Amino acid sequence: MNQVEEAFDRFVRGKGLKLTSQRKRILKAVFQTHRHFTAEDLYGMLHQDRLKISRATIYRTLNLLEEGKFLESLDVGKDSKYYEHVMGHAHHDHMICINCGRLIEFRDDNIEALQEQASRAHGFLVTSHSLKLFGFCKNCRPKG
Amino acid sequence: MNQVEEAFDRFVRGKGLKLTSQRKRILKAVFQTHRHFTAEDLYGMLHQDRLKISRATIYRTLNLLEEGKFLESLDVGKDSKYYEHVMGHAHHDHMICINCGRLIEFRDDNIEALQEQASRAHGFLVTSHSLKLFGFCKNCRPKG
DNA sequence: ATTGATGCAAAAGATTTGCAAACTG
DNA sequence: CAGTTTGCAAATCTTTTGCATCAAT
Repeated sequence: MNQVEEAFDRFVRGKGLKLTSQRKRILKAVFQTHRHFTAEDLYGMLHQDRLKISRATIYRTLNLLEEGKFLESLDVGKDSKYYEHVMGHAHHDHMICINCGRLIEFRDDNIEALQEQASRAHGFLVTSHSLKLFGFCKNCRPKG
Repeated sequence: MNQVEEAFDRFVRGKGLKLTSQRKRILKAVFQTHRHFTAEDLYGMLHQDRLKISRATIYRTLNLLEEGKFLESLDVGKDSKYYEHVMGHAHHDHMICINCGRLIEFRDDNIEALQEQASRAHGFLVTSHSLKLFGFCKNCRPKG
């Protein structure tokens, strides 16, 4: 059992919940993928592996994983939420190509520091943040 | 007719569309409010003024207003979208209190500049962005 | 007169929920 | 065995859409 699985085990038990086979399978699938995915994507991935898990369980588990900070959700302007696993990964922000949908991850410590500073000026205590840059990626930008 | 109404008139006609009474009323309501609102809020506001406009028309007009950059939509993590009018207002970002839901607007030119810089480094051309800081506002933050 | 817009109700898409049956600790 | 969780289907919520009628140019 790896680090993430151990942490999940502790998290689940700590809440007085049970570690079911569905939860284990969902956790594994989520951390196996290195892409951003929707609940429906996950449903598809699991069923491709011949694992029949209901959408209800997927949604419930996704919420659980988000609550435990194993996952983070990301709104890219489309109808449904995108998820990405965060455990063991450094925080980052996103550039989102409005033409092809490509997601680019980036990180800038100076921006992070300035956010903190702006918050303090308003007496605000930041617990998390989301920065999204919308535009055209290298491949889609107008040439010239 | 004020500036915004004129601009809307030009925008609508420019697209070969018609300036209906519903569109005028919605525009007025949207710019009268200085709060963030959902489609449903707007529906309620209009009906309080005894103006019966269908939800379908509200949604259609909200999309039109967003397309014309009269409005901007904001996802605060809840189910439905929040809107705010932008015409004649400077760009700003938001702090969102996860306890009371309060929205605080702020602006930091240094952050904006760093975003541009980060984008260039990735060959990305930014057309718009969204920065949200989640946390506790002055009234809700744990004292100590 | 034309062409676009409205309102209604139905449809759609994502997510949640009630409940009986199945599983975990 | 008690208490959770699952799967199903039905329900919910927000937003979109088809269509007949109505209004703007």
